[in-house]
Amino acid sequence: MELPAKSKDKRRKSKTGKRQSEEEQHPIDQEEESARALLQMREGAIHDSRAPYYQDDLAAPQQLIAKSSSMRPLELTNGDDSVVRSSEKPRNHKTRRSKKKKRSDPFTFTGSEDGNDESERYPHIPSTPPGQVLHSSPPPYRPTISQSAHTLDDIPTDDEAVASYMQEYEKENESADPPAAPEHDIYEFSQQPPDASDQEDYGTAMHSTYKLPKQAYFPPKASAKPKKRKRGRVSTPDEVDDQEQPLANGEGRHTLNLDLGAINELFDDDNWANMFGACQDNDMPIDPELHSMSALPPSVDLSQLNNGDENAAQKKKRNSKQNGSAPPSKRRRVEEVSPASNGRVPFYSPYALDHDQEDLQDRVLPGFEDLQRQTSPELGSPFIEDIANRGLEYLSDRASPGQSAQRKKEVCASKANDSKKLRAVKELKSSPKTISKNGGQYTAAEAEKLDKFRDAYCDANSISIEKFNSHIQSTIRNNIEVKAIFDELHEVLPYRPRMSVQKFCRRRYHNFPARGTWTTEEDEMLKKAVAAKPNQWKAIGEMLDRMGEDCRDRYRNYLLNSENRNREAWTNEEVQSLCKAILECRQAVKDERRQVKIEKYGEDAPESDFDSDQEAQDMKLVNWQSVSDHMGGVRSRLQCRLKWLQLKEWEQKNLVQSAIDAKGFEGRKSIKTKNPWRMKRASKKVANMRTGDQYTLLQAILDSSAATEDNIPWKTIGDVEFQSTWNSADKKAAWTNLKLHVPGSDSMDYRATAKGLRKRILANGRDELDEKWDPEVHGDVSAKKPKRKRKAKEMQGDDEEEASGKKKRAAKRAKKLQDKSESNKSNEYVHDSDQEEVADSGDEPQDYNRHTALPRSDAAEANMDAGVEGASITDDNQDKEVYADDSEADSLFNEKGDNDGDQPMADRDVDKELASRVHLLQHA
DNA sequence: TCGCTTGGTAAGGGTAATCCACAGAC
DNA sequence: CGTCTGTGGATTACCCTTACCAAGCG
Repeated sequence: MELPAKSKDKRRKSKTGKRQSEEEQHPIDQEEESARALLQMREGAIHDSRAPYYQDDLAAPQQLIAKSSSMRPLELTNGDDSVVRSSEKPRNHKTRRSKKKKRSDPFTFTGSEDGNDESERYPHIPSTPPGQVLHSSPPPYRPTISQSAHTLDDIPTDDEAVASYMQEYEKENESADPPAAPEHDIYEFSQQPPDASDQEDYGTAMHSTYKLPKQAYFPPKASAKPKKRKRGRVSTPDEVDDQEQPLANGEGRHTLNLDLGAINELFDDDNWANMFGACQDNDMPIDPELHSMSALPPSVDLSQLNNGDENAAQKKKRNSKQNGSAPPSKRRRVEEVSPASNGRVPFYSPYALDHDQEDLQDRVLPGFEDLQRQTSPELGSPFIEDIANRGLEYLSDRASPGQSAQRKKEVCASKANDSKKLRAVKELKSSPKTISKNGGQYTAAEAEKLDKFRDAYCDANSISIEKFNSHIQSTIRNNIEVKAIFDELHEVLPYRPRMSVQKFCRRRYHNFPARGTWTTEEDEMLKKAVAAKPNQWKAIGEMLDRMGEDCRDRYRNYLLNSENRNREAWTNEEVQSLCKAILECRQAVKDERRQVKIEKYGEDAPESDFDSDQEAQDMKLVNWQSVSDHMGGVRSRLQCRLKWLQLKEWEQKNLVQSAIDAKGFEGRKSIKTKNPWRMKRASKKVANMRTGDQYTLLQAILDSSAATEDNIPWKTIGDVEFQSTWNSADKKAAWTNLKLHVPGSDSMDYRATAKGLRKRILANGRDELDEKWDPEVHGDVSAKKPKRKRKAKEMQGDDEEEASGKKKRAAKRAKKLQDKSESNKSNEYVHDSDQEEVADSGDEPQDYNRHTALPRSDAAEANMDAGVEGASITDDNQDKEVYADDSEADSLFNEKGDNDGDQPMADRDVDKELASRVHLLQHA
């Protein structure tokens, strides 16, 4: 399997806010989509007979519903009770809704107004025609404020515009709470909440070894009265009912209804590569959307396939989105909540002196920080610095109140001048860093603002930074001073949620002696602390004098299951396990929801629930820690998540590649480029490999369990001693040489080849398994050059000055011919470079190739055939085991490998073989 | 007393920085 | 053929938001 290398740019791009934004704006379940696509691919390529099964899945047959209607299938748990069940946690027994609001309308691909068109994610795939809706659910509510779509051009450049701009936002903010998006969670907003008995039973009824995410839609906790909604508009019963409407014509169905049998069947085949290879089949019987994604149109612009650039329209849309984040209602905040202004603060506020409202406008100019991130190298650093500096001007203004007005005029003028630059910025590729509507990563400028406030505050109140930090870390409620500090801090970044600022400051301003790298001792202490106070991260942090959050992260990302953690390349089995766990996790979510609905509506719960958008969105909620747990902890949550993203990307690239292949794209790069000289050098070196080394290599290759030959971790296979003798190139070259014994090995599974070779070694060179290259005895296999020089010097005699290069070459050729002759006599095959080594290495045994069971020596095969060594092998139990494991390899190997013929290599055309080998090496 | 707001804490999802191995260029 | 350097995968440390709950306030 040749998996396309991931573009770093694209990877980085995908890792940034863009991806987050895309996923939120395109809540189509990408994982679900990928899983389905993988399923489809396998079905199409391998298990065609399962097509009807898929149809059944899509149709959500009644029997499946009936099956799901029971408690969580026990077969999902595998009897593993060690995993923490979220349903056992009382605190989670409430409805969640926050993320659901953000993920709206997962299946509408109409070219979203927020700029996250599907074509942005898949530039090679045309957008769904406008208006084409692939589902029957109502379109999502889009708050008015998010429709503002302010672009950089919208940012005012003079005072009046600023005032107007802010008034506009104040107006929006002052309006009644915007109607909430139609909530999908019918339990929270239903006029008839589940009765208490249902809820009481819930805790024990919901059992899943998957720790569901918080957004896993637990039913409401038992309560005497329905939970009152805090903010926003309560969905009306009609709206709720709308969510329950069945999908028309089955369109928009994207849930994957798999039972475990299907999952197991899905991953029965260990040839993962076929799964991806099948991506090239454009005739997969998949639903319209997936089908459209898999079929590349003839007019695809290949130039777009390999770069992550967005077209201008997309950039514009995204810029609009970035600048459309809700600005604050600054004046109101200042007037209403500033403790400094109402005299409640018993201490001095650095802002209380001179910050007027106009000044505040400068401070919080919406989107201003974004401008700093939307610069590019094309603009040059001066502009960037200018923007960055201006972002902090309000502070300097405050320090010099007398100059404020003048400075402000200058600022406005500067802004006006910059408007042209801003337009230019808009056209350039913007940084993926954005501040989302709810905040996002804090910028350096924002941090600096807060730092300056801290410094000013400490100066004004004559307190130390440590004292300030202790105030920040204080969790005592109703501490007026602390509260006032946070009020002031919030005024520095009033467009950020107050709690967000508070949490950011708690992370930034602290007196903990250490953050960062953890020592082994600290890890041990952390383990003990966690054992003593599980899940009490604040207390644990106090014990270790570190931030509780850091302790939590260190534990979950590093220490948890560290004894089982595999940090090597993913094996085929692990990948299968990952996919299975993800699908099971989603199924668990679905079952959970189904059970909840049955509890509410009874067994007659509408089937349409399974088809709703919400259901599909739930499938996106994969708890990666649970996935990791179900893999036995051999991979961390981050490893699982990253691998899944990688698999999806590979899958997507394969789809692209298939289209490229279909068009005969000549520019396609060769599957693998080698460094010929490096491999040639390694090839020389591995000529000294003994039978034991070869056997070790083959065993190490098989032990690697790499999914494909390309995935073999050449550097790390073998034990330490083996690695010290043979580097990665050596091992790869040796493997390439060994494969030459198996005609047609290029089209075979590498494992079958390796097993066949291993068997042949056992049969042919069993007594030589202990023979390994010992650098101390045989010399350094790689240190040949000095010897060669020494020999050449000796050959030339004392009169070095007369030894011309011509004579040297002649002597070398003569020696070479002589060696070749000797080599032929010994019936051993050695290519020219090998002969060179042999000839030059006086301390090496001249018959070293006789120590290899697989020197491409047909004579050896002849010996084996004659029963010289192979006869007694079958008596060995160990070998029986090997043979039992290798039955398939045997058949493949013997069928092809035995056709080498019995003619000794000495009688063959060595040059021809050499040329063939070089060709193979260079094109391997 | 009650409804609402605010704030603390844990949990979950996510990413930038960094390391490391590999491979191509010179 | 040794060295430099770019690239991509994987890990680590850190970040931010959300959910839940409890205290406080009017």
